[in-house]
Amino acid sequence: MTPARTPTGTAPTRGRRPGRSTGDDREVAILATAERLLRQRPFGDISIDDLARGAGISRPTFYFYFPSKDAVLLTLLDRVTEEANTAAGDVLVRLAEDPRARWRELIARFHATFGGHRDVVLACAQVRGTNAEVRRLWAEVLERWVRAVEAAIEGERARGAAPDGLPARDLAIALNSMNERVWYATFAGDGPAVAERDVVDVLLDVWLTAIYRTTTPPVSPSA
Amino acid sequence: MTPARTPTGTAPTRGRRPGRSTGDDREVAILATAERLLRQRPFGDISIDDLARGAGISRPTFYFYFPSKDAVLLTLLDRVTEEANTAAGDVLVRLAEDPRARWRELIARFHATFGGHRDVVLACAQVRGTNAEVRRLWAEVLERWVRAVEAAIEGERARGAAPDGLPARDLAIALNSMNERVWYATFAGDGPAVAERDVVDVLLDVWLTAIYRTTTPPVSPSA
DNA sequence: ACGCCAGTCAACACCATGTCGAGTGGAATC
DNA sequence: GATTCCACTCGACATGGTGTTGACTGGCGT
Repeated sequence: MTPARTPTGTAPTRGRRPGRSTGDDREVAILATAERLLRQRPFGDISIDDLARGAGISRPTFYFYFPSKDAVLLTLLDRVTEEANTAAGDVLVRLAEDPRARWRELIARFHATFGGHRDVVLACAQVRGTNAEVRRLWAEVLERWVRAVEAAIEGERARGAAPDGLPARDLAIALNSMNERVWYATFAGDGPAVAERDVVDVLLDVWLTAIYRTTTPPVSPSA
Repeated sequence: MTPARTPTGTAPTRGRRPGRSTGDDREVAILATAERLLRQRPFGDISIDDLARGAGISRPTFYFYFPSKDAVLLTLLDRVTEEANTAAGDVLVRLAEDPRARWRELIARFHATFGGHRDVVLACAQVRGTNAEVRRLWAEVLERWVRAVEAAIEGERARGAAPDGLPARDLAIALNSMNERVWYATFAGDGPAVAERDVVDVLLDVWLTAIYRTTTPPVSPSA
């Protein structure tokens, strides 16, 4: 049903149809409007007309820049996940130096990134249920992190710092899932939630005990 | 904006306006239709007209029985959470007998209940983003379980089976959150997920290590 | 001086939700 | 056995959001 997007050979920019030109600022105006409105009310309560008017254009013109409301959110999400990936950096490759500190750094950086864009993250969590595209992108992103953590766990087991146990992938999925849900509750503030001040340490504790069976994993090889 | 519901003093039955009579079967027909359709397509793709026609009534008549589409789902959710609470039973009070077995029983029972109604659970997860009522009910239910787990953890610490550590409530929140998200992924099958066959044992492992620092907690008091 | 095309929008078609008001039929009451 | 009442029903309408169409504009290259 959806017409084939990105007709010419440009990268899938998600937003605007290919060949750019003057109206570049309109596109950023829409994105900025979306971020601003998301700070005020939930995504579902924002209409395309709101976004268009906020960017100083009419509703039909909006469709010139984005194929749908969800596409705007998707673009926003892209930015956030990219920022998160950058923030995470190569922390996991230097795990052996000081496992506890490194894991904490990883979790804290994600926390900072998501916390800094909580409105976007929350909105994505909300539409994930209804939008297959968001679901797909998020799944991709998660998969990447799961793989990184899986590899790190296997590394720690190989150097004798962590005991064998669950398949590393399953453990990585469970821990990443926990973080996602706990952050969601903390940022959204609905239902039982960990206080924002404590959330990093709470998550860290569960990660360490699940991976190492202790909250003070060994720094140097021990096996 | 929403008019005060349940005008006369009946319990908040969520569905039908008070004073029941013949049309009782229509109400169950709507609920049955909802469950049937949820097995075929996502909640968002089911219109009120679909529910009405499925139950053999017209759309306006639907509103005689339920104030909205979401209210139908809410009724379905009520049933499931009630079933889950029953299934959980008093497992946690007999923890000391055999902690590992009891915790596993708890997780396995929830798994069975949710798995048996995965369509309803999935639908709820999807509308939680957009419907405050569902969010509230789910928060309530979660809070109840969090409290139960929190108390159990404190009990295990008191009898010397579990070491001190994170505030019991924070730990309970994190673990319950993890379960919710992991089950969601497993049942929905989107994104990285633990195989359904393994999910109970994976979750159990993280619970035990987080609570006891070991997967084989002591049966009798040890302190 | 002209054609092209990125950019723009009024007007329209569509669909789902929710409401209103006019029914209808069976049980209780007179 | 007529009458009233009310649970229950639905046709028709109002509303509000989405997505599309087709015509228009203005700058830029030829």
